[in-house]
Amino acid sequence: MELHEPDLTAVPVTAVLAALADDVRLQIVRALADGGEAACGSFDFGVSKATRSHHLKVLREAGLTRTRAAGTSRLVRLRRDEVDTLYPGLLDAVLTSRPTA
Amino acid sequence: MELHEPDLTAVPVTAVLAALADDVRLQIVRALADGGEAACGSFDFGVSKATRSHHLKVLREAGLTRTRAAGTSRLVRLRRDEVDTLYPGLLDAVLTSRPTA
DNA sequence: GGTGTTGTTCGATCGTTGTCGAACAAGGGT
DNA sequence: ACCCTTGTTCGACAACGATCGAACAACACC
Repeated sequence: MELHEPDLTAVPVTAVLAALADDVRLQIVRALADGGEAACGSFDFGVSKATRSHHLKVLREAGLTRTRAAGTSRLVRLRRDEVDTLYPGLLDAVLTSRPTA
Repeated sequence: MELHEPDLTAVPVTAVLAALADDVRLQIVRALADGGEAACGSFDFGVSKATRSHHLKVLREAGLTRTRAAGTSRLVRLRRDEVDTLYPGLLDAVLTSRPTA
């Protein structure tokens, strides 16, 4: 399986913002904010696994996450350093905002 | 005319991000980044005035801009301080990104 | 009052996207 | 080999949103 993980600089800002402008995806990003890895299945936010897979794809193709295979699972992690370098303050601003605002 | 300018804290983060996740609106925000006021008509980015009015409404209702009447015109300005207080780094991150990325 | 300028609103269209179930693929375990 | 778990992909559907032209409203100015 080809994992499409673009260079962040190649992703339009609007695409990055659009990727973050969704409740489910924001919850995923929040869950990854500690820098750790998590399996796709660990993000159970009341959506089907098809939908979850879709959201993870959006985040990945926006250059926000990296994914690696581990057995039958896939481990996802936030590309925190790269995002912070290109958009300093963006993740902090989004992550420190109270959930379900 | 009732101008709907919500308290920023009452706007979901996703709505703020969604408001910024559009090329036309991002151009508007960039044009207002210097802190000045501008008439709606000054944002001529190749869209009709109906579309422009729609985008300004989205920005206003996301709590990102304020609008005041001035004759037949309406002057728009960015709510920079408030946004920076609630989402420090967000506007900077977005505004310093190279346009047409 | 009439005309022109500036914006907003309405209705319609059309592409995008969030959502699901079902089918499929790849591994691990017994 | 078989099955179960984990994800992805494929249609389909519904909701949303960007866009436009046209109609309307508010104001200024002559």
